[in-house]
Amino acid sequence: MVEQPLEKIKRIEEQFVEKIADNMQTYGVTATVGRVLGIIYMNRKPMTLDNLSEETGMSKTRMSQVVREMVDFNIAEKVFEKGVRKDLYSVEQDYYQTFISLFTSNWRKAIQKNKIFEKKMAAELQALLETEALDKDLEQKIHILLKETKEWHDYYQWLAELVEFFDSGEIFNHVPKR
Amino acid sequence: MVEQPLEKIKRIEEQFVEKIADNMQTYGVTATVGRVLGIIYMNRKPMTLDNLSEETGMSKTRMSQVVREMVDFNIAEKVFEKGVRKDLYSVEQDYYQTFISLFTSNWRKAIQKNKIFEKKMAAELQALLETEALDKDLEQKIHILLKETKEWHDYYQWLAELVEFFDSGEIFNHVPKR
DNA sequence: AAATTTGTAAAATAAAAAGTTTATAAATTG
DNA sequence: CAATTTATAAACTTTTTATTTTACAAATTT
Repeated sequence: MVEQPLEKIKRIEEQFVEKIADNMQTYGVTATVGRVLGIIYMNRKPMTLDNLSEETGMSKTRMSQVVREMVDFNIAEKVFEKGVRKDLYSVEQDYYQTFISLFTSNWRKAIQKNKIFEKKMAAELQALLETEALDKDLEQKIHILLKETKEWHDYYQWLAELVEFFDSGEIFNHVPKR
Repeated sequence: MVEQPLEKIKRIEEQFVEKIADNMQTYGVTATVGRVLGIIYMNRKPMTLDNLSEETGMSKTRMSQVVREMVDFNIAEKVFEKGVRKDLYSVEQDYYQTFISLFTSNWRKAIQKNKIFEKKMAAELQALLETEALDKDLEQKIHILLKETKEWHDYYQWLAELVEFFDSGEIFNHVPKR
């Protein structure tokens, strides 16, 4: 029995979706997030949790979790359509913007956590330097760690600027869209 | 019992290492890779698998696996020291370079896989278009997917250029090191 | 207001990833 | 060249993460 063209097209679409899912690890999210992204993308129209559950063969609860994650990452949004009671979700259609959303979400999270850490370390080291009677060797060690903290801070500052460089679209002035 | 300064310094160093480990997920590698990176970094001198096993409390086999991964990612290298029989590993000391190495390794891998995929899809679609007797609607669908493949290709082309932009250091001309 | 639908916590289970143990080959030493 | 050390594959175990099931509250319909 020869495969019908329509079947074949469907299979090709599925392969696209699977490839997106497969790549998603690199973007910092799970394959399932990628799969759902791909499914809604290929569908060209917003979808409900039930639709997604149907398409993926996963539970509706899981779809709820995945979709929430996607909204957090700014790659999906809830849309309203009059007469439709269920929640509808659409996804970012632009590849470049999807890259940027995931890149910036991930790094912003990391940068945020580091700000807190940085401050704590600098304070602990400063306190240690001031309160105790230290021999030269120990004092030296503390100064090295303080310098390390400074370098760390500068690097995370750079990362923050890098995130801005992407988020603002400035990157496209230097690596132009194709 | 009051904590001795030396103990405290050691504890602070450990906190640095733990923070590196913690962040590493964002860089696309496991926490253990981050931990080992941090330990060698803080040590300022190359270390052996036995050293690392000792420091992490993990098996030597695991250290072997981790170190290999790090070498693959270009963030560690085997170094020779005369008179030392065991393998010695040193790590990249520059934060910026470490970022770039991990960023480029991860994306290059993804880009590579996509090149193969892309070609396959384009060929399948082209074949489908040529061999079968298709109605207008189906033909339309295929053309849409071919366009999709083209956009996909362009986007991955852009990613490849982005990787180059980082790897060449060009990025620092626009987001300067701090 | 009773019955149904919808979305999502919380707890339980399944699947995947990380890590260890055992075994072995290659290199080194006495 | 036998004995020891080193690194790592292969098989197994543990831990973590992903997913499902159960349960329930809020919204909607009848």
